[in-house]
Amino acid sequence: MSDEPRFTFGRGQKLRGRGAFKPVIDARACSDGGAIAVHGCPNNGSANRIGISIGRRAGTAARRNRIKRMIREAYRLSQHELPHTAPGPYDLVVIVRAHEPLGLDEYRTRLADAMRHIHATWQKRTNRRNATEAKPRTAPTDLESPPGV
RNA sequence: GCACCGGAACGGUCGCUUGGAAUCCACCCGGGUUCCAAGAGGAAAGUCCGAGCACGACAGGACAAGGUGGUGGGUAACGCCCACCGGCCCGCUGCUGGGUCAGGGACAGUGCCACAGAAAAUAGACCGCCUUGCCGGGGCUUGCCUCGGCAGGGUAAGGGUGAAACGGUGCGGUAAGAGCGCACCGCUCGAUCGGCGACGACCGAGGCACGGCAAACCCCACCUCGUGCAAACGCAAACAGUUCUCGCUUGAGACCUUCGGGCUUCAAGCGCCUGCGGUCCGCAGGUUUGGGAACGGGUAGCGCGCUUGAGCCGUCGGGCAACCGACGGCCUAGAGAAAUGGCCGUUGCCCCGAUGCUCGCGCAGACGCGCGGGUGUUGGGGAACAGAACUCGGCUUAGCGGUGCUCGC
RNA sequence: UGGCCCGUGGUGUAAAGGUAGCACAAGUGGUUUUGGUCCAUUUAGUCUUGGUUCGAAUCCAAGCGGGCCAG
Repeated sequence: MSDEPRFTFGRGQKLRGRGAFKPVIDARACSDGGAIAVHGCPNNGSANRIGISIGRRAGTAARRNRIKRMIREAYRLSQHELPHTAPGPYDLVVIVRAHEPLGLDEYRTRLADAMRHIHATWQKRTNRRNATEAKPRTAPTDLESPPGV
């Protein structure tokens, strides 16, 4: 941590396995950005993890590989600017729609916008849950006044 | 149109996967860091054929089902490749050259051939042509000619239909005709010669019989056991299954009894198990609606199969070629929500524009202008189709650039 | 990855190798004060490319597109 931040992208930062994608999508925190849509969900680990889901409608295998590598490169280069604190590091699932492949900078801005949106969503959710636990089943009315803000 | 070749290269930097080495953390499993090496294709694609490999089945044979189909060769094998033969098309004509063909059998049998047409398959006869008899009319040279009708016979030349009409053209022949006869061509059969063979050349005979469709059923010859690396094999959570086990002592009560005892409930103690706790002590709970152990099968998961192979490169030799042999050298991707990427620079390739030099042709004949080719400088642009998933040999499809030959404009 | 099936107007569906139909939809005209109903009429198709055949939606081959199953 004392060193300069490095831009690695190892196996621990990838979503792996058949069962890893479904809970993230079922968490229903999604930011739709046209060409790509990002689902997010806090995990209990120490760092953000990302998984890319790209269907056959996006093109042939070579084209799908190309888009996937661009998104991965965009995530790799901007991983330290993305939020990974507060409600926790996130598991991300990027859903790729059918589109013409974009440039690297375009993917970086879209990814950052989506991450900000998801981060805000989860901050709101955790604040609401803390409020309801603080005053159990007495006041469902004061949803818009969470304490501590 | 055919054949062949290429599918960018180098460097820097940030990353990914695999392998190796060093080092650090960790009881083990494993993980981190640094360095080094390697890292998509001609189609990796479609999954259309053929194999290897794995498992299951299988004495042998036959049937069924599917596939292939000129001949000879190549190959591990093929529906692939090479050479040749034959048919068709194109060009040329002094030679033959190029393209293309699922190219066995229609005397084994069954079936189909719409419409049109007289007739569509052991031929048959609508209009015709010719002829005989009878009846009627006309003509005149009075026994012939001609016209019409009815009945009978001979023909298949001509007509029109059709994709296709039972050899074609010509001459002879005939009442009219007809392979009825002859010549050439086609067809069938036979002999000889050449060729491993498909077949070809040539000679003779037959007077023509045998329409087309088998990518219609079918017959003949040959080939094929089925399933597929998510195969197969190893380790193995969870859930379910099977088996075993859950004790000892004392006291009290109920029941049975062959009076030896058996069975069960409650309470206490010892033992055992679980949790708290670093350990002992201790505390709490459990000790048959539950717990523990073992077993085989095996899911998730992990490993293996997994990359040395009918392999690649070079030289020499054999063969018309496909291909084969000998020798030498090389090791060259192994992922698993799935690794080969991003950025920068230089060079090479292609296109466009500007410009310099040079060559050829045309106009002009002094300069010059236009077109085409080669080469240099500079600016801008582009680079397709497409990503290994067990591995090979082919085919097909997608698609960029170049070279050579040929054809057309 | 492996296996199986199917492609006919815009939609749904027929058609033994011999003229591609039917219904709904769409367009135009008529009927009606207008709309609907009804009547008449028009447009539009065999997934693509080759081959067999006199002739192909049908038979054969290759490709393209879509769907289903195993895991």
